[in-house]
Amino acid sequence: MAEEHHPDHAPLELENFLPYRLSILSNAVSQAIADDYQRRFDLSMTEWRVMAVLARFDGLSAREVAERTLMDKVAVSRALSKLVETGWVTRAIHDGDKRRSVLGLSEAGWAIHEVVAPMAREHERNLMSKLDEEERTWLLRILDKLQAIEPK
Amino acid sequence: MAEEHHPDHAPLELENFLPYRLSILSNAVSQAIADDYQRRFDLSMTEWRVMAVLARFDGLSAREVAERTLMDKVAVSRALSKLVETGWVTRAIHDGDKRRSVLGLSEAGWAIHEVVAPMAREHERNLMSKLDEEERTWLLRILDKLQAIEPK
DNA sequence: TGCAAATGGTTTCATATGTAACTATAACGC
DNA sequence: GCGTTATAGTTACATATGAAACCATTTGCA
Repeated sequence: MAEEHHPDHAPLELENFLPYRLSILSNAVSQAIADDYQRRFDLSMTEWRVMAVLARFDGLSAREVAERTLMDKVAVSRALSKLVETGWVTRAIHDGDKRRSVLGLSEAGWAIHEVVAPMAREHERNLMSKLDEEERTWLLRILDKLQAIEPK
Repeated sequence: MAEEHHPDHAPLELENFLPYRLSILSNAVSQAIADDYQRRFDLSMTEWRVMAVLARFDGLSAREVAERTLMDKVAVSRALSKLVETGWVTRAIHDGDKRRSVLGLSEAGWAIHEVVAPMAREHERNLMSKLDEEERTWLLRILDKLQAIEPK
């Protein structure tokens, strides 16, 4: 019954259309951060996400990285081949299963992480600072609810 | 002073990192809708956005479409050339300025719009229905605040 | 065992996207 | 008027992305 003033056949107002708004906001935020580490380390967003996951979970396989980042395995494979080549990620073969790789950050990889993680957090803090405490709380709660559904 | 339990150098928890969460949510939502009209009309997201804007504002130029959709002019140009070819958008030349095009939906374009706009709204409603009234209000308010800043 | 099916990962190919260069026209300054 | 600069839009190129085919290995099971 909501939205009587928006008959279904009327032209869509993009700027009030929630999915569109989310998309614009999300792209602006992520891109701002990515531009930052891209410029400084020539690191793509997918590559950074792989590194972030490996910083938390050492020894994952590529498939597990894909699961945790919600990226597809091809993207992960490509990111890894670049990260291994630049020497930020180490890759060994699982003993007991020669298909599986065993991944981790190298020393150099950790050094990058030490710079990028705070930078990312700073962007996040900056974004959150536009909201007051009450809004922040609601936002997190709302995200929880929406995300509980969507990732079917 | 927030987030003391997240020292800056600690590994980033992607699943609690706001930009990442926004990105995942936004992609899931937009993709679900796009899959829908893509399958039925072989319409890409950029193409649909162009059509949605032309449904509201008849006679825009390509540049104006780009402004309103926040897409870059190349993307718009490509979308338009396909839409004009399929006959869903009409393109004339502005009299008085031969560089400028004058765009609008064709009959067939309107027919597509009549199907896709309600479908999009239905997805949006469905998403919003996961929230209660209070949460919906906060969400819109929060988006307003965040968007007032980001699109620098 | 041994062979079909499943799994981890990479490669290939087709498509999408962004940046820069380009074309045509219009606006501006003298 | 006329050369310079700006603007609308397209094209070209380089890179990113996704789907499907592929290879190697492992698992399931007769």
